Amino acid sequence: MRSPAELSSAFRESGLKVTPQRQLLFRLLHDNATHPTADALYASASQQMPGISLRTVYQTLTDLTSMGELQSFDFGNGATRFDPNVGSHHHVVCRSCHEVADVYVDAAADLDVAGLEGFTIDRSDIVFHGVCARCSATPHATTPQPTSQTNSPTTGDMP
Amino acid sequence: MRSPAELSSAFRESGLKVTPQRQLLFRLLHDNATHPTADALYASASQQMPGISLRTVYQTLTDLTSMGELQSFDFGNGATRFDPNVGSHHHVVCRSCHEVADVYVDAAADLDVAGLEGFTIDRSDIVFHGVCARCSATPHATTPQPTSQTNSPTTGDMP
DNA sequence: CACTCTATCTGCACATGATGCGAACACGCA
DNA sequence: TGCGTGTTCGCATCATGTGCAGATAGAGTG
Ligand SMILES: [Mn+2]
Ligand SMILES: [Mn+2]
Ligand SMILES: [Zn+2]
Ligand SMILES: [Zn+2]
Repeated sequence: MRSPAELSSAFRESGLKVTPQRQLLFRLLHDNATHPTADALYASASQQMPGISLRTVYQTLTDLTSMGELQSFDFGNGATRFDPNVGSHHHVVCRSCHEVADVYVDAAADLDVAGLEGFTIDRSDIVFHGVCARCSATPHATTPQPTSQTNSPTTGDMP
Repeated sequence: MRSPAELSSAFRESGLKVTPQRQLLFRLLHDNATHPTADALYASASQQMPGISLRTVYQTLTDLTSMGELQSFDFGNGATRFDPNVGSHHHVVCRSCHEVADVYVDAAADLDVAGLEGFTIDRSDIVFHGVCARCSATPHATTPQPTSQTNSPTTGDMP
């Protein structure tokens, strides 16, 4: 998604208003690679703006998504994840702490696919499920951290 | 998943009981390629067995899944989908009627992937999103049908 | 067949994520 | 400063699932 300043201009030019709540969410989402849930954003926002409504967070996320500034994903862990990275990419999800990281897949266009007869495809998502480095070390890790990229390139096989 | 007869034997041999409710669900799920939701199964089951509880349907689905007889998928349409096809395969989902069809992808193991550093992968799911043949013809189709495979091989590009 | 031990079924409460609604509020502009 | 419409917020409501406990009924045993 675009920068907070760019979004503010775009909003005003579209007749939409630039409220403090929206500006805060613009900042919280910009360059945010954690794929946060609405609730996580609400928690962060509440620290800087006590009294902000969860309803407003949902509303703003829905608006930004329909404007194409955000992507939303459901990885089956209960809550929708929002992603300011609207470029084409894929994801890996930790089965233990539910951390989500971006994955870039090359040459995916060459896949030999059977079963799409009759369908007009406009989007393809690949989701890798596994265990992150931190959870591998600490079997019972729970709290996901903002970001962290570690070593040990364990590229699992692709069924 | 295995046939109703095989499942009945397996259940009894494991000390589990073979109830009419379970037998009905065995039949409803066997060779079922529609990727039904718990609610859809409950609707079907209720016709043949009025009074069956939705709770029992959920319970049985959970049991069969943890026994490896079913796979469950969440395509982000609100309800979990259950799949008696436990072999390795992928899916295409209609954005309009939410119909789900199986997709078989070859050579997926050769993908050039960046971003999995630190993760130990044990499963990879590819989901194609698009519009099915029926919804392409009837712009406002709603009710998904059991199965149907049509022509016009529109293999969309893979981002 | 009758008995007994348990697994199972069912109804209801509860949890969670998300949306619908309307009155109070405030951004943006004259 | 005042106005009008878009926003915010709180609360009700919906949807999918799960926890719980008493009633029910498989399936061996005598
Ligand atoms: Mn991403
Ligand atoms: Mn399938
Ligand atoms: Zn983890
Ligand atoms: Zn369709």
